[in-house]
Amino acid sequence: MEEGSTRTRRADAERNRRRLLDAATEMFCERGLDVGVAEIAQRAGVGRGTLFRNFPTKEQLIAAIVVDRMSESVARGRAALESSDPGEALFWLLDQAVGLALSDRALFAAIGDEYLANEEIRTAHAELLEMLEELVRRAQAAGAVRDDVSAVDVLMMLKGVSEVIKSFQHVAPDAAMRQLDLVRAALTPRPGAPPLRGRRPTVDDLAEAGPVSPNCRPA
Amino acid sequence: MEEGSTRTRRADAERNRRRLLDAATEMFCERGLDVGVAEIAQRAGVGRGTLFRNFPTKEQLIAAIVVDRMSESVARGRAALESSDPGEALFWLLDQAVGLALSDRALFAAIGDEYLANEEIRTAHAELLEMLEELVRRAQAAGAVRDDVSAVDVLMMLKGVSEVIKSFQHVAPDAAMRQLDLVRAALTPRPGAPPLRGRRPTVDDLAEAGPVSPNCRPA
DNA sequence: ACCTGAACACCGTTCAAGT
DNA sequence: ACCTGAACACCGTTCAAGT
Repeated sequence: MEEGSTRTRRADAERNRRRLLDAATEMFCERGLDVGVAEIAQRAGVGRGTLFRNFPTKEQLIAAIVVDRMSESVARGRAALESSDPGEALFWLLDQAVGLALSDRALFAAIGDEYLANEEIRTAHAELLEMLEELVRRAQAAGAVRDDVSAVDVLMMLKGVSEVIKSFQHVAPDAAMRQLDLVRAALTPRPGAPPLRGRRPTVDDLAEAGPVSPNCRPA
Repeated sequence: MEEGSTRTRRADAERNRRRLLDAATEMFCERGLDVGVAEIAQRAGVGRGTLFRNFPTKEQLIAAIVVDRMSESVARGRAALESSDPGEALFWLLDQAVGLALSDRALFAAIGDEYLANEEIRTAHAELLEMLEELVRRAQAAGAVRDDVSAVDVLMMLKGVSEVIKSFQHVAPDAAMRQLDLVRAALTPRPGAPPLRGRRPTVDDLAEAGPVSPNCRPA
């Protein structure tokens, strides 16, 4: 019965973990990222210590939620890969992603900045990029997207729009739609347009992420 | 001599204020926004209490610095208004602004989100928008920018790029240049292109800012 | 094994006491 | 008038004691 008892134990622990994730997701959404861990633990019906047993740090609790959300996006994107119109598929995904950012504002606030240093988030990020790369490649083959952009360029535009609509909540979602239209205009091939400057950023460029250090303007 | 003595007092206080701002700017740049107020006060050579006499809150200290930076941008933009090529003037300003965001990352992190609720920042923001509006109008009159975008649309794109390069530090500044090229492509008029959806966001739409509340996805 | 909550460390903010 | 630093409140994190 040793295995059985272990499984029972695990079930308890697993249930606590889920409860914590659910409580945290809900409270972060309702009141932003600075709700206290004490309150989260209380809402989940466990002690503070249990929270820190599952997520050694508040940041890692947030990361776990963000990873969940990103996985959903990747799944949606993989589905879009089946589409017969790759251009529309790409722009549809961008719409979806921005919609997600609109509805989970607090969480997306966390993705930026230092959180990229987080191991789990980086893994999820890599998966997302891989999918996006394929989607962009097909859209380019179909002539719906200019050839000189890379998936990283597209991801940056997407993230830019996602971030900015957080700060312009009062004009969104109308403005978000317009920003997406502008992204589309930027990505649409145009004969005779000047090519993008610089080197196409690749996935590998991102791999060497590491924590971002603040910096100063030169004196 | 009462006035004289008051002025002497004020000079002391003013000097302390400047020292605090300088110390804070430097330390935020070097080590990010979470340096402690105690350390800032120490570096400025004053007591903690003096810091809070000048800036009732750490947030307001940050806001004061941000306002300084925004004023610089506005000044630059006003200068650009004199240019004989309004289109180039606009794109030049966007380049400058993104460069600023690149070199003062920590500070721009603060501009977003809740900080828009800050009174001083909103005033500076309004000035910036007024200037940008004039710049966009002239660029449109010169045929360098599509007619269906508003200054708010442009500001949002600018802010989007500024935000996103913070998170992609390792591919910047090359990627930043490319993002600016894409913004330019999006703004350049193109015959036969579909117009932007929705209503053109105006300055007044932003006026009713207020603190942003976090929100949830519908169940 | 896993859980709990008292205790700790840290940091923004206040305020009584100085000059 | 302005400054100072001890004291307070708050919150993330740890850990000895329970089951």
